[in-house]
Amino acid sequence: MVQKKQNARRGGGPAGDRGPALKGVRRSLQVLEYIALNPGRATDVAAGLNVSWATLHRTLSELEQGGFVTREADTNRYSIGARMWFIGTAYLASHKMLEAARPYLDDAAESGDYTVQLVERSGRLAVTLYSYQTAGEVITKSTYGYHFPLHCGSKGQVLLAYCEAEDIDEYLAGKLESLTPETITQPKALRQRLKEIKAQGYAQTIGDVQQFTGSLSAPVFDRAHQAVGAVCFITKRSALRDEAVVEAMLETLLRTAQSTSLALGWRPGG
Amino acid sequence: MVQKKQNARRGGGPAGDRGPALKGVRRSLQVLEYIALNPGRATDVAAGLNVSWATLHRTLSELEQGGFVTREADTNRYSIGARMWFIGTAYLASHKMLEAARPYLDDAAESGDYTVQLVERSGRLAVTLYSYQTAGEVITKSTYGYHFPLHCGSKGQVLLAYCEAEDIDEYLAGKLESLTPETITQPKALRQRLKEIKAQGYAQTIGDVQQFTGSLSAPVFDRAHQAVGAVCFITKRSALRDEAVVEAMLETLLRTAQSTSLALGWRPGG
DNA sequence: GCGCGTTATCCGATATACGGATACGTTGTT
DNA sequence: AACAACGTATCCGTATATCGGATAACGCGC
Repeated sequence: MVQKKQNARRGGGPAGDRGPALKGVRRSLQVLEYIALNPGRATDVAAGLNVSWATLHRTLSELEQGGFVTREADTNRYSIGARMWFIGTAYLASHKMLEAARPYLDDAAESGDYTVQLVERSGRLAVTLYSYQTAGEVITKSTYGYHFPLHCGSKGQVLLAYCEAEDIDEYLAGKLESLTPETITQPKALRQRLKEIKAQGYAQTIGDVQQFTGSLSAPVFDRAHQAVGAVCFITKRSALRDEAVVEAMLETLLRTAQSTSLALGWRPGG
Repeated sequence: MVQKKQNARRGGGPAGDRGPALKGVRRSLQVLEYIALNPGRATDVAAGLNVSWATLHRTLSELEQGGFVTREADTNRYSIGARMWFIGTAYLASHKMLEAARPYLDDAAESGDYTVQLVERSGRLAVTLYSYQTAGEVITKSTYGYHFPLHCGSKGQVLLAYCEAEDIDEYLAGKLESLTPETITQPKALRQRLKEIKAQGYAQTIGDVQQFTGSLSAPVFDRAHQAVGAVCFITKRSALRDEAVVEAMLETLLRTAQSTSLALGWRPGG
């Protein structure tokens, strides 16, 4: 009865791949993430993930039935569903950094005419945890749902600058797309910038995410002196030409970031 | 080797249950949702979902490895992970109602000292899509990550009031928990309220979500005259005692909601 | 009307996930 | 401190749920 069971570490290879896992689960979440990044037709997803059509169809049907993805009735295009938003928001409810930062972000938002964000790293992207948009001044793409690669914008660069060296290497080895003509995409130039950023303790970029905006960002540390996030101020490009404005923003920025770090248990010094 | 394969529509029963589905996928998402609602220890999740421990362990491990849930290192408590937030936010990026509402919400936020929200229904809950918090006036629990049952608060009640009759029946048949002593939990009383709300076109509640706050909400309609969401203003309980304040809020509220409806293609009448 | 691109469903074989049992680690209690 | 009790991790045979090729329906443009 008990045949060989060839499962255990298929002989030969140095056990590169750990045997089978929860395949369906993994795939379904890959599908979700793929759709989050590029909503579209079922076949495109199948192609993008190299999954047989039949399998993908089953997966999508299941996800749709649960309300995790939505299918536009007429065009058959899929996008993320409401239930996912519901689950995702739960992330914020138990987020220590956000909780620690909120009062300071509030203060900062009041003290100037710019968008205030708290961001953190997730994979190759900088994701926005919270965004205080000063009403009346709508800066597109600076809210939830828009996430940018780490090499773009001051927020991403700050997060990247304080990563482990090997993390940086790995990141720079990947594709560095450019969002505007001003995006830095040369690994070498980026390394230089990251070094500067770490030396001065904050980052400033202009027009490398959107042509008409610029931003300042500073890192937030936890008690283990790990950079766990960043505070970011975004404003119109023109505003950053005024030295005095920049200086005022910078002061508030650094104060905000440091207050948050302190609230997280970080203490100055080695 | 090939035994009968009794799978195909096991004879006898009138096919009450449609055969097996993507079991693992469904379970893993149930687990995610469960953790979103009550983050905690693994065994509790297993108990709450009636899943064998071994299975749950595998599921959680897989989810954790992918960054979909996080495990607090020391206490072994699970909560939703960053990657879920990332996926969830993609929901907003392609949300027509939100896009339509945003400018009007901005205006509304500027015109008064209260929190402005856009909410929609998801299952038995009212979920917040966007929240403009007037800085300096922190009203706890009025942001993302906190979602309330439909029978609590003006926003939920509005959403519920405009549901199909059978949806309301189904909802009221479920458990109606009470968040404060002032929460209405009697189905009969609720039906009465819903009727009133639909008659006057908006809802007001005080202290039924949090003792010290109150809110006003109005529905948003799409081109098919379906209520697809609601605009909600939240403020301190005391502020709502002033007739003039309420009247001003109400005017802004109704204007905001209607503008959004119009932007979605809704037209008066018919 | 015809053909292409996309979506939906079938079905048998087999790899995959299930869950009881067992072993390990950690926390709280007398 | 030592025990007890609970929570967590892992093993393994078996049944079964999942895979994917093939085929059928669909819709759209020409």
